[in-house]
Formats: sequence, structure tokens, C-alpha cells
Amino acid sequence: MSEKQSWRHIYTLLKLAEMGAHRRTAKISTEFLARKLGVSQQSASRHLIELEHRGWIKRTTTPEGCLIKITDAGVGELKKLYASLHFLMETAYPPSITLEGVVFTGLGEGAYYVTRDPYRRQFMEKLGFNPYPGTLNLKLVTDYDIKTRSELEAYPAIEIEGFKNENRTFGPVKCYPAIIENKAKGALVSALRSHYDSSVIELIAPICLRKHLALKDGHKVKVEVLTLP
Amino acid sequence: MSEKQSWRHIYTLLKLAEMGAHRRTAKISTEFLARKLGVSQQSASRHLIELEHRGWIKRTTTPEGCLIKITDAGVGELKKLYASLHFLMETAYPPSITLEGVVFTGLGEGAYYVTRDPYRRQFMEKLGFNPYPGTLNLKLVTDYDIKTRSELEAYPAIEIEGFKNENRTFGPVKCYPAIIENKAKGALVSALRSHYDSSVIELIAPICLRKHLALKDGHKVKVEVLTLP
DNA sequence: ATTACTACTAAACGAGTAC
DNA sequence: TGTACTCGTTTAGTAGTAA
Repeated sequence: MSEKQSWRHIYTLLKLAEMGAHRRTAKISTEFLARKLGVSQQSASRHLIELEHRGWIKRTTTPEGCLIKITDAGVGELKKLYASLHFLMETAYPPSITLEGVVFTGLGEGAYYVTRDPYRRQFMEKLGFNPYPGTLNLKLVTDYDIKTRSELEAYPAIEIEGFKNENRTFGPVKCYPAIIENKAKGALVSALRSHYDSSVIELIAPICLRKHLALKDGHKVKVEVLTLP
Repeated sequence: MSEKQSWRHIYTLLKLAEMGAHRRTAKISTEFLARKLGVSQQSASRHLIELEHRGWIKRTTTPEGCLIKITDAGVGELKKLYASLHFLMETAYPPSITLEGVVFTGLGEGAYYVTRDPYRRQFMEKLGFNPYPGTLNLKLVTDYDIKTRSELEAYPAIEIEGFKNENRTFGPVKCYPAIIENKAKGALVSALRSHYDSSVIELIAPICLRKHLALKDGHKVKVEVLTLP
């Protein structure tokens, strides 16, 4: 699907399928196909030759027209396209949301909260990793990012339950799996506490993001937040 | 989808949708889009401009990238594509089968059978027209057409029930709605009687096909048989 | 960093036509 | 009728670069 120039060919394949060529050998003249494609007869002819070279159709030319059958490979291409459209159309939430923010040093409390055992166990169970003791704080700067971050609240999240010990209460936390700088897997954690406003996000990961991504205060960091289906 | 050059634009639209732009305003740089499309940054930029002119996206350019939202019209295009693929993938039978045969004059019995009232009433009820009293007979000549015609038997048909009067029994008949010469609506009727072998098809229509299509014996006629979902 | 213009190159297209 | 070749034209794509 990503091969060079393959899109025009997939379109032709789609039209051939609409004539039944994905199920049976269909007799289709290049002139007829050309009208369906909105191109000239010559181009239709060329397209068929190219499709055959790709192995997407089997073709026999007869004096009365072409006998054309889409191969399994060709049907596979249509199925790939169908699958990606199906995913887009039938999924209520977008596959990912990208946020961008600037690294800053927080109060250092992240480490304390993240390492509370009831939280930590749920992180391991529900996110699949044992978080590094500390959070990476990002300040969102553009209106777009702040708006997007607030929209994120409406999306389904992984819920980490609150708890209380002898001293105090620890509130519930929402997590969104995320990819940081297209490299590290981690999660955006929300409402861990309310020290920061909505223009700040906190990230956890199994590794120390600052160290592994060589981040310093003021660096711009891209976060791809994965929303759940 | 049939507009000139729109296919390339639909591909770009699909990639934008994969980045979530069909649900929310997404920040996408032309450079990033270009890599996803497999084209240059300049081309991606042009594609976005063209998509905006088509009214398929809403676009705001900022120094940090483009904010892109696919419009309802754009989503509509993706839905059209999805619908046609859905139909192809989830339907067991092809949308239509094309047969070609040569006109010949039969024994003239078609008129007798077609006008038997129990048949005629069912034609009107199930096909939606009152058949002209007579059938157009076509002789299939190529192996392809004969093979295709026999495959047709396996497809679901409109069933016309048989009946008997005081003299004799009239057997059940199978009908397939059809378009003759890309012009006239009618139906292919099968097993009306067994005088002819499988290399012959009989057509009925609300009009006299011979007259309206100016057909004479020996003329080649194209029939598009519509199969049922 | 970005976007997107201009000038140029490569690819797709279609008219004419051979078979 | 068909398909499909050559070849001149049109269109899409890229490089360089300004803003």
C-alpha cells in the first residue's frame, strides 16, 4: 500500500472489483474500464498491464476483450484498504493525539506518589511496567496543545484506583499510554495531584526519561497519547 | 470520487484521517505528512492547499505546523469509499455479470408463456413491470459466456412460482433483473421451458426489445445481469 | 522551525495508429 | 470490433529557496 504509485492501481483494482473481477473471471474491455475510471482507453490498457506485472490481476486478452480475475494478492490490497477505513469509521476515538510541551523541573513530589505501593502495583498490572520513581513534567505552551489536553479528559482512560493509609487519602488517577519523542513508551498520568493547572502534563515510564532521552529544562518534547478504542 | 484527479486527494485524506484529523483538529507538519504519503514536503503542502480548495479540509497554518480538520464533505468522501469497499467485501455475490449473445428468432412460444396470467401477475409484483408479450432470445457463442451463464444458476434469483390449470402444469421460473445494451431494464428468465440448452438465454422487458433497440437476427447484444445481495 | 513559491524534471496521459 | 505501441502534450512531483 505504501509502494510508489500504487494508489492509482488500487483505484483501478477497486473498479475491477466493482465489476465482479474479485470473485470470478470477468470479461472487461479496456474501453469499458476506461469509461469507469474516467481515463482514456490507452491508459486503461496500460493500467491493466501494470496491475498484471504487480501480480494483482490475472489477465487473458481475447479478440472480444480482456478476461480479468483479481488475484489473492490483489484482493489482499483491497482488504488492507478496507481494514484501515473500517478502523477509522467504526472507532469512536482517534488513534492518537499528539501533544508538545517544554520540560521543567517540578517539586519532586512525583517520585513520592509514583512509588506508593498501591499505585505502583496498579501501574504494573494495568500499564505493564514498573514506573521509574519520578515524573517528567511538561509545560504546554500553545493554545492548540492546551485545548487538546483538555479534550483528552473526555476520552476513556486506564483508571488507577485511589486508596487511603493511616495518614491520608490518595485520589484516583487516570492514565493514557503514550509514546515520548517517538522513542520511549510510557504514560500520561492525570490528576495525580492538583498542584498544576491544565497546561501541565506529567509522564511516567519504566525508564528515566530525562536520562534516556537526554532532556534538560526548556527542551521541547513531543508526546503521542494513545487513546483507547 | 469520480471527479478528475480526486483519487490522489482521497489518499491524502485517508492519511490525514489516520492521524485523527477526521475527528479533531490535528497539528500536522507538511514534512510529517510528506513522509507518511511518500512524497516531498512541497507536494504535501500542495496537496493540503488543493484539499482545502475542494472543501475537504479546514486548514490553519501556524509557525509550528498546520492545524488540520477534515470537513464533513471530506469525511463523506471517505465514507463513500468505505461503503463501496464494504459492499464488495461483505457481499457474497458480485454486483453484476455481463453476458453477450447473438439475437435469434425462437419458436414464438415465449409470448404464450409470458402472458399466462399467474406468471404475469408475479412478474409485475416481483419485477415491477408488465412484460411485453414475447421474449428476446440470445445465443451465447463464446466459452466465457456459456461458462458465466452456468455460474449464474448458483446465484440467488427472484423465484416465480409454477401453477397448473385444467390442461397442464407450468413449472417454476427463475428471474434475474438485467440491463440490456446499457439502455433497457428487463430480466433474464430461466427454465421457462426446456426447449433450449444452456447456451441460450431469454429476456423479458416492459417494452419490445427488438423494436426499441432496433435489433435484428445476428446482432450482438450485451446483457448486464444484476445479482442479488 | 515552519509553509509554499518558482523553475525545472519525471511521470502519466491521450491521439493516432498498427495489428 | 478488440489491444497496445509510439510519441507529443499535460500533469504531478521535486529542488532550491524566500518569507
